[in-house]
Amino acid sequence: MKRAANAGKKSTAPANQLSKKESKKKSKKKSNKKGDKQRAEKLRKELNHHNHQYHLLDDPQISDAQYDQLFHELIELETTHPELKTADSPTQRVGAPSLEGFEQVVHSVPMLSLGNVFSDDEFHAWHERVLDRLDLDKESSVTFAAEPKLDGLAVSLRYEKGVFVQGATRGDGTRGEDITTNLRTLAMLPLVLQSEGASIPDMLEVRGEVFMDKAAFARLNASQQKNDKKQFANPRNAAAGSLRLLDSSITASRQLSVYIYALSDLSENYPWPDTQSDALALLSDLGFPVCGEIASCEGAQACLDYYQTINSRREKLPYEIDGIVYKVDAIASQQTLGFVSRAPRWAVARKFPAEEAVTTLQSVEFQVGRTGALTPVARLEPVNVGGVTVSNATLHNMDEIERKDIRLNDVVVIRRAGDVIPEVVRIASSDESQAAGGKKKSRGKKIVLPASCPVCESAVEQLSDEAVARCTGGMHCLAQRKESIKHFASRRAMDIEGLGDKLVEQLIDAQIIDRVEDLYTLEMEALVALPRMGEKSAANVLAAIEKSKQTTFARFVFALGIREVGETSAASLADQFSQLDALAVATAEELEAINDIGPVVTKSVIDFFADERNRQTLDALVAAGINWPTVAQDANTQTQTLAGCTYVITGTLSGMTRDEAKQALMQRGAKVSSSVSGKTTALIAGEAAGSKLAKAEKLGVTVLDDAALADLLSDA
DNA sequence: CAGCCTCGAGTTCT
DNA sequence: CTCGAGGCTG
Repeated sequence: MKRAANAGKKSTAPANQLSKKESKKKSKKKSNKKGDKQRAEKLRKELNHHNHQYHLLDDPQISDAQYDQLFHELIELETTHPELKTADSPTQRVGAPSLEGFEQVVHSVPMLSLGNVFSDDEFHAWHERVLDRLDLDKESSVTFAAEPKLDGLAVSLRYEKGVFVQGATRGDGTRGEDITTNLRTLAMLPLVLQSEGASIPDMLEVRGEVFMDKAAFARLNASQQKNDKKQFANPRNAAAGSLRLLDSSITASRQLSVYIYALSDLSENYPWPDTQSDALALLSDLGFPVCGEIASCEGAQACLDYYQTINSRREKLPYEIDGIVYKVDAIASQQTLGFVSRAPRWAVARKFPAEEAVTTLQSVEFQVGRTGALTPVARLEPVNVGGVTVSNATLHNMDEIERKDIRLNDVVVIRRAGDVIPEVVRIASSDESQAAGGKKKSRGKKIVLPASCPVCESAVEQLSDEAVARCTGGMHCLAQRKESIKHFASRRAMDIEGLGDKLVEQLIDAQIIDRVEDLYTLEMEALVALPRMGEKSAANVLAAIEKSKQTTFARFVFALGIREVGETSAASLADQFSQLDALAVATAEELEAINDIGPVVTKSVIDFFADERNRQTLDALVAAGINWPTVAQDANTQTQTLAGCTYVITGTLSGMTRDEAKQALMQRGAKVSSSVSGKTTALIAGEAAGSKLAKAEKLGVTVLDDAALADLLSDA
């Protein structure tokens, strides 16, 4: 058989090298019988060959039992003669457990993320930008390599002289974790490369997606349930969990799959393929598993057609996918296009619409926020949407409920907006409702806005021109008091570490505190009396409260929770007045003169300081010793290199948090805003940038990555 | 006065 | 992240 002969020839060289090296090391010990060594080599060759036949070509030539017999013979040989073990041995697919976590690996070529498009229009916009940058007119037809975007984990695999030597997770794109041992257990992953046509490169690195197919996922969850273990929410989580196990024999039992989708690095003397399609053909020839759905699309329309085709077959595919990836096929064009931030300009992911689910609206509760806003929240029959169980969803306000005509006990369609926050989309059609097991029956009761606050029973008022209804109880309302204290302690306000939602609720319920100023007279004994609060945690909380006394005026103003005054307005106010006394007596004219402060905000500020109870709070806080530097530290002020620039920050930056980046930019005179518009100087996009990146690209706003940000900041 | 640019406020689950 | 609404600009 041609393939067998080939396979044997190709895999012999590296296998020999390794075993020679190993036997040299152990040469002091009793020498191996030559026969054992040859037998082990032969077994390895055969097993690797049969593996390939079975998993990749789907053409087994021996029975499973025969395979097992050969496999066990090899294990036995290797156990009695450990020096015969080689890295490419099939027995290493079930590797020895590594004890202490995973080593870090720096990727020789960074693992990038992908831009997303969510509609045909967005795809066309991306396509036009590609043509534009390639200096082609709008009618030109570019070839794209299209493939389903598997919902799994990206890995990087390195082969030296045809032998798999290292596999790593994506991590932050620059460095990942070494999961070589676990990857060896994947039956589809070739440990040794073989080829009919091409020669084997000295070194190559490929990228692929490790995933768990639907059947394996179902089996795994069934067995988890049987053994009273935790179920996995979705195949991706299951795959991720399985790859990060320290005991790779468990990984082996999880039946993970892998498809290779890109060539990322190649020894210098080896010719690079001209196109992505050629690269995949080469990889497939070398023995890598490649997804069978991959297609070549000429022009934009073919791409959209491919999307529809795959989408219609999505349910029937044996694995979960969350979209389609398009890559400009010609490598030369890819190089012309280059990268924005951490994503290639020459590739994009077309995401499927957010997954929807049908469930029943059991009841509606009205939550009371810090400002008294009553928000209707839907209590739902728990349902799995895109891998998480959702049981609550916001209904925003009464207008929303009426517009969607939602009533109690309705069967509703929900989805996770932006794949995060659950929302009720609409009432399910009768078809959808029946498919979900709902019975056809008369409509339930309408949802009505309560006349009084569900917490404090004060009157609820809704101004005719506003969407939100509010409890009028003010600080008499327990809910508003709780929320205002949570706000005061929150990270962006007074930043009292350890004083979270839970603790605030406990303190108020136990009537230990009532208003924010009471935090500063808290005593150890009172704290320790709370459940699950020892002396140690209590001391930590007290220390955090003490520490919070040293703050900035802007934080303090924000922490007060004045209606309409958020972080930005608080900073403007603090800037303008710098002293509490001055702010407290500010006139309407003075306030309105400040940028972005108009009549509405002005009224809120004046009302706040006019309130007798608020003045008491302020006095108490000052008396407790809350203080801030009175003069802005001019000494620290950087040169205003970025004056007049407006930046928006999104995604996860490496090396600094978004907050730190914001501070650094503002110190240099830049404005940092929260939404991208035509006026934005540049968007600073870290990892996993979402809709803002898409908007910036649409508006033609410059996109910078965190390396460019570092340049910006160093150019002082 | 309309339309754009921002900010504020509220929300879910791991 | 998204919606609603305040504030500014043309």
